[in-house]
Amino acid sequence: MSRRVGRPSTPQLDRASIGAAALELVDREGALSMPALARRLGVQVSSIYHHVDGRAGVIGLVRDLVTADIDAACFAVEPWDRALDTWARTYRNAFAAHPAAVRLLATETIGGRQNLAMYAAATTGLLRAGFPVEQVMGIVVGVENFLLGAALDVSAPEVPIALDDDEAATDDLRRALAAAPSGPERSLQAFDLGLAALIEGLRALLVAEQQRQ
Amino acid sequence: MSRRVGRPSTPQLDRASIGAAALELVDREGALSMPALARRLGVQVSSIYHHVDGRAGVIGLVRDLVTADIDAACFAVEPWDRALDTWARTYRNAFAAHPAAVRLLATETIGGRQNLAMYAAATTGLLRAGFPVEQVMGIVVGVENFLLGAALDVSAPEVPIALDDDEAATDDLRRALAAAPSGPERSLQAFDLGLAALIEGLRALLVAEQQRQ
DNA sequence: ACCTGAACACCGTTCAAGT
DNA sequence: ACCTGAACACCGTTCAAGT
Repeated sequence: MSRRVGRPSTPQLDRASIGAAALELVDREGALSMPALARRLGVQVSSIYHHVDGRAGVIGLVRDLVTADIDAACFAVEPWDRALDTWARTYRNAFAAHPAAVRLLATETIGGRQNLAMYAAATTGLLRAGFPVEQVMGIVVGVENFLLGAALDVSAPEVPIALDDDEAATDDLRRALAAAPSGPERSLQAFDLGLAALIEGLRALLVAEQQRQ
Repeated sequence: MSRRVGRPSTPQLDRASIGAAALELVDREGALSMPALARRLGVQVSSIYHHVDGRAGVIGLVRDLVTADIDAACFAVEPWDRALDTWARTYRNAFAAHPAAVRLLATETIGGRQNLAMYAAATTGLLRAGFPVEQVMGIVVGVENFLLGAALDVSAPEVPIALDDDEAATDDLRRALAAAPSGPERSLQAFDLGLAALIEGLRALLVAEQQRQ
């Protein structure tokens, strides 16, 4: 029974298994740490550094896994407003499937160049629809701002309807809270309403733009 | 020169100075740690725990400071769409003034009961405008989702226009990036476009609702 | 190339001791 | 009540040593 040391004959680690283990860890524990990840992989912490650029690299792998199911290709085959809707819903679903991962990714998800393919697809779709070139990026990022906020909202704590002793709770707020859906429906309603309003507003913007010409 | 130990005759710390020092620290260093905060306050780390419930408590103080300038009272004096606009802009400005703090607060800002007064004001305004009770909370949260995403976007890295060697960068994307504003204007454009679309979409929703009656 | 184990500098929190 | 200083269990990263 000699201690295993030195390079193994067959590699024990690769980026795919590190990413998968990290996502499982985040889903299960709600947090990511290198020691916990190494434990789950049956390996020393320092081994991970041979395959990935530290914790940030691991988070990158998690991001790729979580965002893999986002459908932006729809912009090539659907009219822009329907494409925006399916893009948005797959975006939300992707993050809603991994609520804890959202917090890990939120602060570095938007605007990174990792989603170039997504931006490219959306850009093409909106340009073809007739939106002005100088506004297309703004529209895409503006919508994504909403999507990221909605993704964070999925795992937000529910506001209790009973706000008995709180001064700030007006009757109007109490009524609105009582009438609002609860559970998973709460964040879904906010998402649906916001998305519908955004698309409707963009439709109006497009009409106004086309009449100017 | 005896070592200062034991309770001081006059307290050296209070919640207000802790919060102010924490926000300064975040603004200057981009991160918050208890040791750095203690150093800045000229005090031992453990002293902070006598006034605040740990790191989470410090973050709460930072949140209160950052969000203090958000104007939700406008809902009481302006028509709903103008109120939504000023609420949104003061919201964005509040976070834009402390870009690093956004990352610290993003994962626990929305839906918390700390902003009850804000929710109350918005709720009253939207109810009076004629939005249906069961949708008012959803609308407020939906808009706030966008606002938080936009706040995160303020400090997002700029996508470089030069994407020479990248396969995913289509010509359409290159054109859109080249035509889009850069610098601080980039995130502001995304905010303006998204907010205008949201408000316009909600206007349409309200009209449809009023015609149903 | 790839894994180990030790080392380093950090972190948040607790708590007895002091006034 | 309020501050100290030490202690604890954690964390991310580096690096020489081994095959």
